[in-house]
Amino acid sequence: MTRKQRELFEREQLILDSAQKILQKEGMQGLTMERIAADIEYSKGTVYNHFSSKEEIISGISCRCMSSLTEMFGRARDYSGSHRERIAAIGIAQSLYAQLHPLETQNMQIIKSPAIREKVSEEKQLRLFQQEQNITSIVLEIVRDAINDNDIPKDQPHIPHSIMLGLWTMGYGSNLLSMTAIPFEKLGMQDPLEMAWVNSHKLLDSYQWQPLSSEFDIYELREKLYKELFPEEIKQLNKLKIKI
Amino acid sequence: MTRKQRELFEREQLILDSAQKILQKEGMQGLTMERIAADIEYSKGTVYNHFSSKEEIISGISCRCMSSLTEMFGRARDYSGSHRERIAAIGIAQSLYAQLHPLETQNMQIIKSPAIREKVSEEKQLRLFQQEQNITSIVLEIVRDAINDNDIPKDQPHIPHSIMLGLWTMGYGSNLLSMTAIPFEKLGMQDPLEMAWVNSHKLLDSYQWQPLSSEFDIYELREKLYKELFPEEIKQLNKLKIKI
DNA sequence: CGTATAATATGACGAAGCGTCAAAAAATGT
DNA sequence: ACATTTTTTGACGCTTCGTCATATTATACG
Repeated sequence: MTRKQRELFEREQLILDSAQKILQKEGMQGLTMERIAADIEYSKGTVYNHFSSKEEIISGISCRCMSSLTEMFGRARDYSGSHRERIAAIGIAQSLYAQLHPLETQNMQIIKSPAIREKVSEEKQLRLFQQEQNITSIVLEIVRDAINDNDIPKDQPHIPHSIMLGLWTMGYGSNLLSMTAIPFEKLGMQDPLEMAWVNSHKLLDSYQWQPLSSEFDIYELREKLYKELFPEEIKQLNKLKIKI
Repeated sequence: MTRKQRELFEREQLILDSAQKILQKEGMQGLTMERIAADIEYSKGTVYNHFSSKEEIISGISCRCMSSLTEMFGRARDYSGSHRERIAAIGIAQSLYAQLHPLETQNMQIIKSPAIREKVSEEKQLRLFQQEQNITSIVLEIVRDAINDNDIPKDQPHIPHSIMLGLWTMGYGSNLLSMTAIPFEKLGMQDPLEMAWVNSHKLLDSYQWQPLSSEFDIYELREKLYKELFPEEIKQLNKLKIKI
């Protein structure tokens, strides 16, 4: 049974690889079941044996993406610096991922909408839910560590969920806004991603998460975290920027 | 000529009304050109004479929605309270609108994505851009007033755009997250919209926007603004909640 | 008023994608 | 070698999109 299952799993990955490649090259509307079938040199029916709709494929891709995002978040969690540095690293991970994989980031957004999700099988939905939980639990872990070590005063209500949601919504909103067709420069604004870095720290300051940003240079910190935690990602990002 | 133009304009509105109605009842996938044509009792070709694609219709709806959002923002701007109260009212407007018109809010998000926007005519894109500008300029106006009246210290960089973007991204992210299929309660969290209210004030506090939230009760303020600025919306929202 | 011309509306049509399913092919068991 | 199960295939029906030649209606003018 194991070989069968392995073969099945491998082709599933093959399909997702192909789908991601097509998505990369030709965008969402270029992604069709027949296009995938042609690419992996199987027939459409075979693809449908694995994924019963386009939505399921998107969900599959998103699940893998959330895994790699989780891996990056894990690096942040395991960082040996202060808790404030660790939570900052989460923000950086989120932003880097969005820059490196804009389409996949959009997918992860799309798959969250009820209209799409209701077309996805129970089993795949459960997987997505677990991935979401993994991600949030890493963030919560850091916040809790900070509270336990008295980096955040305990007298405030709702913590740690409110901090987590604050960072999440701001990061999420920034990622999405920065991918839109809105010409921020024309409107006299900086890139939302850049602003998110500043505003996240403002938010953390407001929760009195020590050390406050007045006590260090947030840009120096960013450079440090780039170098120590995400050197590969930065390299890729530079390549990508040169291409464009 | 004016009568012709008026007729044209009126039918355009008729189409958009119908599209919005269908969207309300049957969701995005129920919205087809033929469905609209049947509804307004014209043929498909006629609909295409007005809007050359579904995307253009979504864009048209979004444009009107942004108008009504602008109107609500305008009420916030014209409020006679402190600048901090006025900016808080903006947040309430944004959140109320999202709750009253979830589908339309999603549309306004969808229309921001480049893939969709490139299918929209230059002319309509310009309109969207102007609407976006209207909205942001209201927020900026309030921030500038606050700076001029020394409610916000002037020693910080990037202001007022960074405040505006901070609130925007957080509100935007919360709205979107709250509409997803993510079961926040299961994850032990409150509704993102509720958290956005708290976190927005945290952010404003961090910019030292006077009076700080420690000097007043943000929930009392919310009730006050509900009553004084958005009574109609609250009434509708209650109706909507009873229905569900 | 009638006719010519312009403007507008129509729905049949081809193209493309989705998802299904009976039949063919391959794999497995005996 | 043959029977049975599993997997693969691509033709098919269905839906929607967007187009366009034709039909209809409105407008201008003698």
